[in-house]
Amino acid sequence: MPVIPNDSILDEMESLLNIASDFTRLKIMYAISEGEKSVNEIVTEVGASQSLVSHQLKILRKANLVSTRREGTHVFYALADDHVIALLNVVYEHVTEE
Amino acid sequence: MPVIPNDSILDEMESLLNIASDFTRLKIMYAISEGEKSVNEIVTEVGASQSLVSHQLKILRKANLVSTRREGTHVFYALADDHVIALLNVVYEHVTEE
DNA sequence: TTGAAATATGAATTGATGTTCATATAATAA
DNA sequence: TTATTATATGAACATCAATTCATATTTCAA
Repeated sequence: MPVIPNDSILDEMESLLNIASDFTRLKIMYAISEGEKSVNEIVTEVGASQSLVSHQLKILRKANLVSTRREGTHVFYALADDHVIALLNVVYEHVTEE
Repeated sequence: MPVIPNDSILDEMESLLNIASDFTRLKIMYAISEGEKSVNEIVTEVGASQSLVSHQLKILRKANLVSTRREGTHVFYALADDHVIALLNVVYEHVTEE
């Protein structure tokens, strides 16, 4: 008996995994894993160009993986929910164990 | 204080997520999630071409996400360990909840 | 309103990858 | 050996996505 989820769920799973499977975006997610940060802070911590970070933040935003808050000229980003961290943890453990 | 893992770990995480983030490979992993199956059984259950399934199995093999056992003309594939299922579960729940 | 700082975006480029098609290899039976 | 079934593989194509560069937008202060 197949336990394969239906195609639309698999599509969503594929999308989420696709978004998570990028070096820069992984760094960004970790950078804000302990609390919100401004774009500039993220740029500094991640060590990528401002343009690249902004592009990738847009992708994370579109996927609802991060939330946004504007304060003057600064925009603060935070992880949308705990699922993201759970995902990062599972992957991290798979990679570091054994 | 940054908690970003070092680059080599992030590289491995990116690789694992990349491999998981494919429609066909997701289907294959689910198809063998309850026990080993031959390539033919996987082809039938996944509903993709034999060539495509074989190509994707090779990718899963190379990443050590599946194990292989030959029996005559048949080759049986199984998930390599429980981390894979844990990953699928986290992603599935993120997608289906709310 | 001019300027500066912070952030976002569009275009272009380059490299990676999923899929198909045709064919090759492996194993067994007749 | 020949035929048949099961599986693997190489080449070609077509699509997509990460990055860079240049520039636009937003916000506020002077």
